[in-house]
Amino acid sequence: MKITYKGDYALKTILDLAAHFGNGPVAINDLSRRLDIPTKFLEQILLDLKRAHFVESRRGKIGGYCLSRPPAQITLGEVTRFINGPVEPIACVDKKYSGCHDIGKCVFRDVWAEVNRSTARIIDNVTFEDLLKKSKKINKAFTYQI
Amino acid sequence: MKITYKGDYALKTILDLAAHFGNGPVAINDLSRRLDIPTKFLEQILLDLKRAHFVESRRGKIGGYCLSRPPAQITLGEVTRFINGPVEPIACVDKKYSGCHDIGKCVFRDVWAEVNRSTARIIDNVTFEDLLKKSKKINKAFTYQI
DNA sequence: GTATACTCTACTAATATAATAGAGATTATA
DNA sequence: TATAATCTCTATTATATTAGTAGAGTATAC
Ligand code: FES
Ligand code: FES
Repeated sequence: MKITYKGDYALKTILDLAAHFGNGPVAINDLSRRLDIPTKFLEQILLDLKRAHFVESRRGKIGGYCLSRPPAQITLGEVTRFINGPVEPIACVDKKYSGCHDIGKCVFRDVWAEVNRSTARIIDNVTFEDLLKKSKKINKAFTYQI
Repeated sequence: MKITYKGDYALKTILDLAAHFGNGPVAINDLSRRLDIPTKFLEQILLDLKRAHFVESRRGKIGGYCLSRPPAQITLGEVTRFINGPVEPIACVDKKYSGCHDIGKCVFRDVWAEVNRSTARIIDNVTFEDLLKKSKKINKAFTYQI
């Protein structure tokens, strides 16, 4: 698994929308400014996320984006896979891969499959509600420090 | 972690050299043919592996490559990291990453760090002796089937 | 001295990544 | 209804990475 800028941006965006869940749409410009993501790049990412039904949009004056589902029903794994593709380190874990003559005799495949499982176990069990709670806790701690 | 063709080839090459450990050098051409790796590409990979002291070489008529250390002392993790870089899914786990304003408040970083640890736990505990044993067992099983 | 095999540097084609550009469509509201 | 705000869509671009290829050079056994 490799998280690209696009993937990183998508996750931060979903988290921000999670924080505003239930409070009406959030404009791309607000997200872009708050998260420090190039506006035009974020536009594309949000369109992708919309096509995958992670978010919904509204056009016009009070337009913007909001989550399609409550934060508790969106996992880190889902979003990551959607933007950055499969979690496994090499394609042969899932499907055929021309790299190996005889996939049945390959001793590496099992190891990669184990990496796949162990990664999936982590990222598929973190919801955006979990992340939101954690985020609130951290920000509270910072407030107390000041 | 993402295993490229180069990484995949390197691992297969080390495994083949492990199988011939103690029996003198193996020529690039033999490796190339047996493992179905483009010869000139393999040349480069072997030079890389030599510079990292995974393998040693011998030139001339009975030249070729052999492992610098016994298979039990080379892990899958070492070779993978050398060819395909760090295991973590995003650079910020290790060092600074411009993606996040405030790395101290980032809620994703811990998750990526956990993915890093869990992956490392797997690949750093597999040696090429382990892989070799497994390979021999599989080939035996195939022989019995026939 | 020559065949065999490793060594080294440079080049290339294809793909992915991280944007940027600009015209178009929708909607609240004055 | 005009218009400002906002999302929508298609292209284009610069850079980096990947997966090779090419070819001249060096060492060694016989
Ligand atoms: S089948 Fe995937 S590395 Fe061998
Ligand atoms: S610090 Fe790495 S994703 Fe936030």
